[in-house]
Amino acid sequence: MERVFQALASTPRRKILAYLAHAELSAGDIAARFDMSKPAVSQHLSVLENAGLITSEKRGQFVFYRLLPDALANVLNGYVQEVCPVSRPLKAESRALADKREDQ
Amino acid sequence: MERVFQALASTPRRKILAYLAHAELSAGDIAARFDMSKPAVSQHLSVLENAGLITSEKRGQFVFYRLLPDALANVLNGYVQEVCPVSRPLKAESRALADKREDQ
DNA sequence: AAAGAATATAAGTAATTACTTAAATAAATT
DNA sequence: AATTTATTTAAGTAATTACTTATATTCTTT
Repeated sequence: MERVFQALASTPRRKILAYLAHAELSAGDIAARFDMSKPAVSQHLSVLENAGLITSEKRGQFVFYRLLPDALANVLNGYVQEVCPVSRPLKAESRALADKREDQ
Repeated sequence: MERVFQALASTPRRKILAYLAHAELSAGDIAARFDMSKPAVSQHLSVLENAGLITSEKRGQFVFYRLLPDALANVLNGYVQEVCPVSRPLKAESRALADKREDQ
């Protein structure tokens, strides 16, 4: 959890996650969307990967990154439910909804 | 949002939020639970307050802090729904649940 | 009014983080 | 086999963050 929150505490990294929400992208595709060097983006990617939020796969010359959406949802939902009393009663019900959806 | 995620990227600050989930506490009560100086805890408290996650009220000699649970829930839920495709279909329904609950 | 208690602010330092450019590695192309 | 392309690793630096102790402020008690 520590690593997830640390990973999320950066605007460029949250932006990377938003890009990956819609599509798998190569390291270069991602770097092209930022006004910073490729090594800097590469470091952000490894922070996100070490936090378990994304995963990478090398195909030929490219390294493709994609989101691991469950990791993000689990940590954030889990945390908000632990800390916000109001959200606790919703926990069981929202999990039921999610489980139902996964079956489909 | 920037400030919220930055505030959450610290174990002592997440611990403070957890303490405040159960009760309102004075700055001293909180500081007593940590192995660090009172000014250090005071700074963590102001980071949390600037992020809009907690609020403070001076009563006599003491300053009491309490959680603003909606701020946390809104930012984290909002973010997870934006980034995690799977969670999107749940958005409307979970909001409906939350609204219903607020009416009570 | 003086002393004590609770808290915050100020100032300084150590540790961490976010970049940079340069060099290394690995795959594709000529 | 040499060159180009995609990416990462390495090394260094600037900026930020997380503490510390000392001082200031505000309230309470004597």
